[in-house]
Amino acid sequence: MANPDGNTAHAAPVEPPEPFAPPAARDRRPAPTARVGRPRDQTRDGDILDAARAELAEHGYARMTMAGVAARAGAGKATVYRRWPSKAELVIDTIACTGHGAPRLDDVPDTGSLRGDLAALRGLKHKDEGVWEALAGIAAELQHSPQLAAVADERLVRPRVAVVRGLLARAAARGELAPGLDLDLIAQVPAAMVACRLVMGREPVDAAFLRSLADDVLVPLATGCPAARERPEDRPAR
Amino acid sequence: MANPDGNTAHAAPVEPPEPFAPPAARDRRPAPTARVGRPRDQTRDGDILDAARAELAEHGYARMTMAGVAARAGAGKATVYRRWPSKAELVIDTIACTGHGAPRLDDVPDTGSLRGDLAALRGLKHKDEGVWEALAGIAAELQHSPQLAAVADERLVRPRVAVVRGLLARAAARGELAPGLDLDLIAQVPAAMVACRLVMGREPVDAAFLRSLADDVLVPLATGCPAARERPEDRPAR
Amino acid sequence: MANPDGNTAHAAPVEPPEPFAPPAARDRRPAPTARVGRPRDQTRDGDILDAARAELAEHGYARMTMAGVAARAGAGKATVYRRWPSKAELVIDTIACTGHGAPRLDDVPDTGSLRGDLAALRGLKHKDEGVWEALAGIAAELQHSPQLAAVADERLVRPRVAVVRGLLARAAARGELAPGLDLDLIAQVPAAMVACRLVMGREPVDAAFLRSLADDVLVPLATGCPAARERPEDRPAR
Amino acid sequence: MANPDGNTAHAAPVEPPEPFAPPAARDRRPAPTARVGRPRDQTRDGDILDAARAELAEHGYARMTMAGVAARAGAGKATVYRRWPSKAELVIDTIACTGHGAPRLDDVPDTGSLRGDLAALRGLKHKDEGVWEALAGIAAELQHSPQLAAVADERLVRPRVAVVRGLLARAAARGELAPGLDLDLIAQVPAAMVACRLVMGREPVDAAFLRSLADDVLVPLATGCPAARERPEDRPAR
DNA sequence: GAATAACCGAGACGGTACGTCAGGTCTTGCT
DNA sequence: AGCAAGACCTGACGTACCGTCTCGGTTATTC
Repeated sequence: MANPDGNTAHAAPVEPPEPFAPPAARDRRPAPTARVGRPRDQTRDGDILDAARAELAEHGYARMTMAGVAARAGAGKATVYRRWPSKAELVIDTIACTGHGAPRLDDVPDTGSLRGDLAALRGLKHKDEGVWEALAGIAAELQHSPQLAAVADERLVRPRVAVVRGLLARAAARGELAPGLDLDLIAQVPAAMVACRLVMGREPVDAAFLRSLADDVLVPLATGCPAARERPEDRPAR
Repeated sequence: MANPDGNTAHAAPVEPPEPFAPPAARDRRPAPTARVGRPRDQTRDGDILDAARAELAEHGYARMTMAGVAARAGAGKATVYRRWPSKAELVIDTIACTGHGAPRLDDVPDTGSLRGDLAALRGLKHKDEGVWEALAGIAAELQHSPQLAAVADERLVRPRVAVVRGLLARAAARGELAPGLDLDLIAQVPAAMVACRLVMGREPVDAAFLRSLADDVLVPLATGCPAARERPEDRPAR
Repeated sequence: MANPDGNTAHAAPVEPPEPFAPPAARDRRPAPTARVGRPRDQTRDGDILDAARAELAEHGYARMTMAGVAARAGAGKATVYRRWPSKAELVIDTIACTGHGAPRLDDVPDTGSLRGDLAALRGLKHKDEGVWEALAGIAAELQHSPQLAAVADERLVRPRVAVVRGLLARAAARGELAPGLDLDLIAQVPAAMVACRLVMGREPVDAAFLRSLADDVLVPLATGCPAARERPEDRPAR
Repeated sequence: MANPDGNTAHAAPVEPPEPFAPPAARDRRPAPTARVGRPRDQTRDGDILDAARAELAEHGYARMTMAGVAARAGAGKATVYRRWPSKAELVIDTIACTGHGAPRLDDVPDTGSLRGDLAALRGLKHKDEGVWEALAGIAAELQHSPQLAAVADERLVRPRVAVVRGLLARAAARGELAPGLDLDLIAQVPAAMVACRLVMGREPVDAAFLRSLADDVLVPLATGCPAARERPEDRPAR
C-alpha cells in the first residue's frame, strides 16, 4: 500500500507502541536518505487534502473524483497519486487529518468518574464530522482490500476506540469497574454505535444520543449499575 | 426511486409500524391500470433480484455490474433497466427483498434466561450471509439516498435489532433486567458491533465473538451483572 | 427470404421470363391453399408501406426505425415483421412500390429513334426519388446478404435497366445500332451513373444531366456517332 | 465534423484543384497553440485508422464497432473518441486516408492507343481492395453527411475517375477521339459501373468484366467505333 | 351457431453497439 | 527529480434499436 519509496505520506501508518498513543499526525520524515533531485513540495499535501475535503463534503465519496480534487488543488493527478496510492487512501488521510484528528487521552481531564470523563470527552468537540461518512464511502473497498482496511482501522477507528479504552483503564484504576470485563470489547461499543447511526443516516447523532450512549450503555455496562444521575431531569423520558 | 409505473417492487417498504412484521414479500398489485401489450414477465423480477443479490455478495456494490447481473439472470440489460432505473435502485430492492433469513422472535425458544435466549438465537443459523456485506457495499450510497437508507434500515437492520429487542422484553417480563434501562438503545448494540466488525473485515465474526458479544456485553449490560458462566473454562483467558 | 407461407408480399419476386417484363406490381395471390382462420388484413400492407416511405423520407434509412414505422402505420411490430422479414426488405418493397413503380417499356412511345425514345422515357416522370437513396441505405447489407442483393437487384435495378435494354432492342430492330455491341452491358450504364451520382449526393441528378447521359453517352455509344442535335444550343458548353 | 481542436486529421481534404494530386498524407500541423500536458500520441491515429479500415472492410459500416476498432488498434475507446467524435467521422477519415492505392496517371505507360492504355491501367494492380466495399458500407451515411460524401468523393472516387480522364486526354491529343464528347462525363462511366456491380455483389468484378468495360463501353464510346480486337476469339460470344 | 385458427395492437424480451465517464498510469516540457 | 497538464487503457454506465415472442382480444372460415 505504501509507496515504494519511503517518502509516502503515511508510510508508517502510526503504529502506536502503546495503545493510547496520540493519533499521530501524519509524519513527514524529510526522507531517510538525502535524495537527489527536486524535493517534494510539501505544501502540495495540504492543498490536496484541503481540496479532497471540500470535494468530499460537496459530492460525497462516490461522486468525488480524483481529477476534481487535483484540479481544485491546482495540482496534477500524478502529484496526487504520487502521495496517495488510491482514492480510498486519500480519503482516509483526508479524514484522519480533519480538524486536529481524534481526541487524545491526555486531553480528557480526569474528573474522578467514568461518567464524568465521558462527559468531558464529549465536550472536546473534536471535529469528527465526516469520519464515519468517509468510512461508509470506502466500506465497499474494505471488503476487498485488507491493506485498506488496516489503514482505515489504524487511522480512523483505533484512535477513537483507544480514547475510550483509556478512560476505561482510568476507571479500572479507580476501582469503578465491575470485575471480569472485556474492556477491549466494551471500548468498541460507542464507536460502533455512532458509526452505524451515522452511516444509516436515519437518526441524528446529537448530544442527547451521545450522552445516552455514555450513561445508558457504557457506564452501566462497565460499572455494573446504572449511572448515578446528578440531575434526574436529564434522563430522557421514554 | 421506485419504478415509474406504480408497479414498483417495494411500493410500501417503510411503513410497518409493528417491529416484527414479516419481511414483506414484494407486493405485486395486479396492475392499477388495465395494461395493453405483452405483460411483464414477473418471473424476471425474481431472477434479476437473485442475480443481483449474488453479484452483490460476490463482488460488492462497486464491482457489481449491471451487465453481470443481467447475464447471470439470463436477461438483457434493457429488461433490468425497464424495472429499475439505476444500479442504486436495483440494489435498494435487492436489499429490500433480502432478509427472509432474518430470525423471527417466535423462532427463538424461551429458555428462561436472557443468556440462554441469546445462545438459542445464535443457534438459529439464519441466512444472514451477504446481508451485512451488502450493507457495506451500498454504505457509500446511503449518504445520498434517504430512500435507500430507509429501505436498508427497514429490511436489514430493524428486523435483526427487533429480535434482540424482543428477547430483552422477555427478560424484562421475567424480571431479569436492571431497572431504568433504555432497551431500544441497548438492542442496537449487537447489530452495530457485528456490522462494524464485518465491514472492517479485520477480525472474524465467529461463534466466539458472538458469544462474547452476548455474555460480555449484552447480558452484563442488561442484567447489571456478568453472565453466570456454566462452564468457567469457556471464558476466554485474557 | 420469402415467408414460408406463400402469402408474402414479394413471394415470387417477379421473375420476368422475358427480360422486358413490366416491373411487376407486388402480386397478391389470394393464397395458394384455402387457409383457415382469419385472413390477413390486406389493407395493412399499404398502410405500412406508406408509413415506411414517410419515415424513410423523414429520417433516412439508418435513422428510420421499425417501431416508428409500425407506430405511424398504427400497427404492431409483429404485423410488420409478419410481412417483411427485415428492415432492409421492407425498404426494398417500399421503394419498389413507390409511385407506380419503374417505368414500363410499353409506356415509352416509339419515336422512331433511340434518342427520341430516351427523351420520351425521361418525360415519363416516374417517381424514382428515393430509389437509389434507399439502395444506398441498404448497400452495406447487400455485401453480406446475397438474398437481399437478389431482391434489390430484381425489384429495383433490373426493371429500370430493362427499360433501357428494351429501347436498345427497339433501336436494334430499326437498324440504328452499331454492330457487335454488348447491349446488356450498355443498358446498365445509365442506371449506374444515376445511382452513383445520387448516392454521392454531390451533384444534382437533374434534367440536364439525364439528357447529357442519353445524348452524350448512350446514343453515341450505341449508334457509333454523336447524337444528332436538333437544337445545337442545348448542347452544354464545356 | 472535424476534430474539435484544429488538429483535425483531414483538415484540408477537398481542395486539391489539380485532379492528380497525391492522396494527401494527413497533415499534422504541430499544433496551432502551444499545448500543455502530454501531447497526443500521433502513432495512435495511424493505428486506429488502420484498424478502422480493416474492420470496415471486414464487417462493413453497420457491423463495424468502435470497440472492435479500439481493440484491434490496441487502444481504448476513449482514445478513439478523443480524436473522432463519432463512428461516422472516424469512417470519414478512414476513407480519407484510404486511396494510397489509387493508380496515378504517371504510372500508366503510354501505349499509343486508348485501348492499350486502359489495358495497361488494368494491369497496374492498384490496391483497391476494400475501397468500394468501404464506400458501400458508408453509402447510407452519405445521404446525411455532406462532409462524408465530399471526402469519399475526393479520396475514393475522384482519383480513380481522374486517371481515366487523363487517359482520355491522352487519346484526344493523339486524335483518337470523336469530336464533341463530354470527356468528364464519360470518364465517370467505368467507376460507376464497377461500384454498382461491387455493391450489388451479384456478379464478379473480374478481369473479363473490366476488359469488357474498356473494350465494349469506353473505347467505342470515346472513339466512335468498336475497339479493334487483336484476337477476335477474346470477344465474348453472345 | 359454435369452434377454430389465424389475425391484430401493444409492448416486453435477449442481445448488442453506442457514446460518456472515472480510476489509475504514463509522458511531455518546464522548473 | 518534482511538477501541471493531460493523454492513455480499462471497463461500467445508461440508452437505443433490432428482430422475436407473448399477451388479450378480434374476425373470418369451417363444422
